[in-house]
Amino acid sequence: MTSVTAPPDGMRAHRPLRADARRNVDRVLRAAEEVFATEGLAVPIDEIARRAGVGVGTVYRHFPTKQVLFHAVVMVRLDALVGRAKELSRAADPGAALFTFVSELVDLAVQKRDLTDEMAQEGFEDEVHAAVKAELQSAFDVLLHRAQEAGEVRDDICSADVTALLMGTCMVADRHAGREATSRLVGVICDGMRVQPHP
Amino acid sequence: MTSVTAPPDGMRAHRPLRADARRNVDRVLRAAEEVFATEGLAVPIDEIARRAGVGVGTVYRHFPTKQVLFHAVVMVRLDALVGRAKELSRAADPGAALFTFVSELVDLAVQKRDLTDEMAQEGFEDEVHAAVKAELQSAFDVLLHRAQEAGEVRDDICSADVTALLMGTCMVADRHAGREATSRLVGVICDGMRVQPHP
DNA sequence: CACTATACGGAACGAGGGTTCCGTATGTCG
DNA sequence: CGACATACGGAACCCTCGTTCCGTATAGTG
Repeated sequence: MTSVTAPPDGMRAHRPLRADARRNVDRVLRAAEEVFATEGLAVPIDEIARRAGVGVGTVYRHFPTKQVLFHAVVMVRLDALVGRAKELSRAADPGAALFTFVSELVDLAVQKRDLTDEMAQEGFEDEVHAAVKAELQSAFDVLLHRAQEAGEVRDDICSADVTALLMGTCMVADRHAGREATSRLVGVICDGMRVQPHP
Repeated sequence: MTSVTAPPDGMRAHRPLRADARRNVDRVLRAAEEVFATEGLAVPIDEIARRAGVGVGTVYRHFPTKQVLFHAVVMVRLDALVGRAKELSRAADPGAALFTFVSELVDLAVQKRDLTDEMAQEGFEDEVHAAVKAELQSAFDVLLHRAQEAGEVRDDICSADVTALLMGTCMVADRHAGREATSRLVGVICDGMRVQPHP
């Protein structure tokens, strides 16, 4: 039954959330942000609810699925990365710009494990999510192409290759604790991407 | 109760398996080999039993744990790798030897997913297993050190670094179908490991 | 062929984790 | 202050998967 004053069926705008609800959404997001960062997607929803000081039911009221909550958290990070990539694609030295981005990405992924899980994940895309990933992809493409045109990166690799190398490094980076070790790995990969002296 | 002819308690040698048992051990191993290769450790035991044409109980009679079965399968592959590493460590060109090994390892890991899962796994070691891994580790160390002494590989990386890079590549290689793409990845990593022109 | 130690199959159990349900509590509005 | 829509908590449900148990079947032996 629809009340006489209700907006047209199926497209009524949500009325503002009740105060406690708004507070809880916030708590859940905060907790999820923290926990996904340190544990990755593997953390149980119950743990997030517990840390948020909230019941599981409440989490599910606001985020219909674990994936949705996860995406909500990761999206923020992806957006920041898109921004950074665009910023760097205006830098003077295209080679350095690419390598900087790569290095920062890996560092970030070590601190925010969810990023790695996100990269590893295939499918599961709603429109918004797919859009952000596409945007990141193309911002990254620009970075790579500029570096290649500047003759700083070999031409025989595509952005999927670099993405794959990065994914691999991220997956491995957190287990092999140590900022030093990780930066050595990134160093090897970046050097490998440079134009080689005698092919 | 021990029979009068039984060997001393607690260390009696198993008498030969019944014919059907021997046949089933074999079937299980074959099925596990196949399935672990294509699906990795993630495959359920039930699936292995089904493919072997056997009940789960039978699998567990011969392999007390999924891990044990997994190790039984992977050990064969690790042994082969140890052999190959030792063989290559006698090769004329130490750089080429290392790169050949790396490339073959990744190729193998793409075809036998269990290898990647094995590398990623930490702990879970019985003695035999730990011994084989240590042997592989040290055979690989030799390969790396020889390449470094020959001035073909940079000195500022250790075998843990290389192992990590390989793990990452293996983890990523099977998703990004394509022998070509994979060999490009390996190419980048190997080039990155070479002594760099102007550090 | 009969007898028994071995082995077999697969139902059942337990743990982990995502999702749902519903009785209760509480913000909001008249 | 009531009334009621909205929200809450967390027990319960379901599904997957490793592992165990036990009644039944059969290889090996005299």
